[in-house]
Amino acid sequence: MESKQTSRRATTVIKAALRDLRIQLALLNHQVGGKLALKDIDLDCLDVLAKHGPMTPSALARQVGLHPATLTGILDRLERGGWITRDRDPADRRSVSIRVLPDRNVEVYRLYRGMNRAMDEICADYTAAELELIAGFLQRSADAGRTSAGKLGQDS
Amino acid sequence: MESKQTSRRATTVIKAALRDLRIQLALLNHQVGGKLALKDIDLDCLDVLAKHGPMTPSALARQVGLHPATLTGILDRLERGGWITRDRDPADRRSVSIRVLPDRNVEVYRLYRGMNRAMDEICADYTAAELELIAGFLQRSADAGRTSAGKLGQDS
DNA sequence: CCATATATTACGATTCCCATATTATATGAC
DNA sequence: GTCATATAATATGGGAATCGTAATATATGG
Repeated sequence: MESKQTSRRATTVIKAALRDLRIQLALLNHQVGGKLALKDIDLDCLDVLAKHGPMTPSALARQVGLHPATLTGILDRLERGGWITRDRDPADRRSVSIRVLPDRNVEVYRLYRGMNRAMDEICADYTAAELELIAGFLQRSADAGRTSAGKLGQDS
Repeated sequence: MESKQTSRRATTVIKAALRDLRIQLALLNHQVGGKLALKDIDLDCLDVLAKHGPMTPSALARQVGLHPATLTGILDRLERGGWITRDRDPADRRSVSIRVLPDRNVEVYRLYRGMNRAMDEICADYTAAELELIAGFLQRSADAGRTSAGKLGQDS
């Protein structure tokens, strides 16, 4: 029974690969942002908004771990660039709903096209069952990241 | 033969999970940095240095997609905080070697401990063969990210 | 030895981030 | 209904970060 040791080794490799992946995706994000005159955090916000749908500045600030006042500046920048709109909620006129505008987002998509195709090629080498296994692993990892980040963000 | 369609669906899920994972890892990084009075990019630099070993400012600037002058400010900050040292290369006295100091890096490790354990738990649910499959996928994805980012960074 | 190239850093202008204060609106007690 | 309090977002100002350009130090080739 040496698969125990194999598992341990593979787990170590996975963690290292995950660290590398984080860096590479962050760098890719940075390069994409550079082409669009956007800061890294701007694209993060757009990504969260795209995934989550319209949300308020406070909620978004919590999601990305920033001070609300900081987000005001970011939203000003995104609004000026035509990336988002800010609409007051009629039900609670203190509240604002941030919505992503579709037009400019095709530019982001185009810049990510290279990575998108590379991922298609990688995935083509796996069976459907394997892909589902990987998908599950990635979702669980993302959730683990969410939980860990949440705990750290709690105090302060 | 409907596994074709299953594959297509799983690939889409993988891409979405990867986007989510990127955001969560970026946020985790941000929270860790907050505890240590470090900027996001500072931890990125430390990570690259830890992985790659000692390197010059120019090389590191290329790795993280920053202007060399920007890196000077980052290195000043890291040096002031006792995270790194800068040593002149005796062979080429224009060149500088950046080295990570081990002492403070245990603090980073401690802050990542929660995520580390969560990953152990996740990995415990897979066989050795499955873990190796996942490890390979992650490495290939990281490489794809590196290639894509490199292409975007080329022009400009 | 000199001209050119390279590695890093200094400097200055612009922009960003965030703590605090401010404005507008909602909610609950009475 | 009125007032006190709480909440959402933003304005403001100070300190810090980023980056283009210039400066400094060193290397290399003729």
